[in-house]
Amino acid sequence: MTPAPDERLDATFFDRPVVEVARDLVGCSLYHGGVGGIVVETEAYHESEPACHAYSGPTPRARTLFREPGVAYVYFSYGVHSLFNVVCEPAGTGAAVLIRALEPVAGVRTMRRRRGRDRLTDLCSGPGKLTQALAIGLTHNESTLARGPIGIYRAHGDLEDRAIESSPRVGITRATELPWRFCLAGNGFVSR
DNA sequence: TTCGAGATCGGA
DNA sequence: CCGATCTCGAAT
Repeated sequence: MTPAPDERLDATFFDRPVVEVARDLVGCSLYHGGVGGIVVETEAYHESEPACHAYSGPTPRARTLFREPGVAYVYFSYGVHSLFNVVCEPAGTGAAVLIRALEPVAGVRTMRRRRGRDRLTDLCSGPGKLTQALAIGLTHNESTLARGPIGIYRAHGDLEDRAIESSPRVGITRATELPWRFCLAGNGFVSR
């Protein structure tokens, strides 16, 4: 079951500093239709640092990043995987949170079918895996999370600060010193 | 980033 | 021996 509509995050949530949003998204839920789970790993990207696609300005590829907060940014990586991000900060500023892993909650059979594997920890434990499990693709680029087919839903209770760990981002070659990756501590569904 | 193939490791 | 773990290349 998809969470209640009034729990859906809108532009207000995303119109804040991207690092703050990345931390606060841990514990929220990402759904596409009846399929989704709890966000357990995120990374922040900002136009001011060279690991961000927006670093070189609004090029054709990065154009979406400069749109209004709460818009989906989906791009194709390694010619194989779609990676799902949420645009943050005011329109005109290039910033986004990459969703890197989910703990599967709903539609697990569907996820297993789409992924072609059984183990729960293999379904959404990486940015390319979760888009496959949730059937998120390039067609969802620029969709509006507040009302489009893909939605993010508010976390239930407050998470203790210490339950969220920050560390350097993975899979990048520049600005590797920034601790802009956020994980739910001790959760077994984060990427490797 | 992800996957599978092939190599290697290590317990029994 | 068998599974678990690693390393490497390929997919655009």
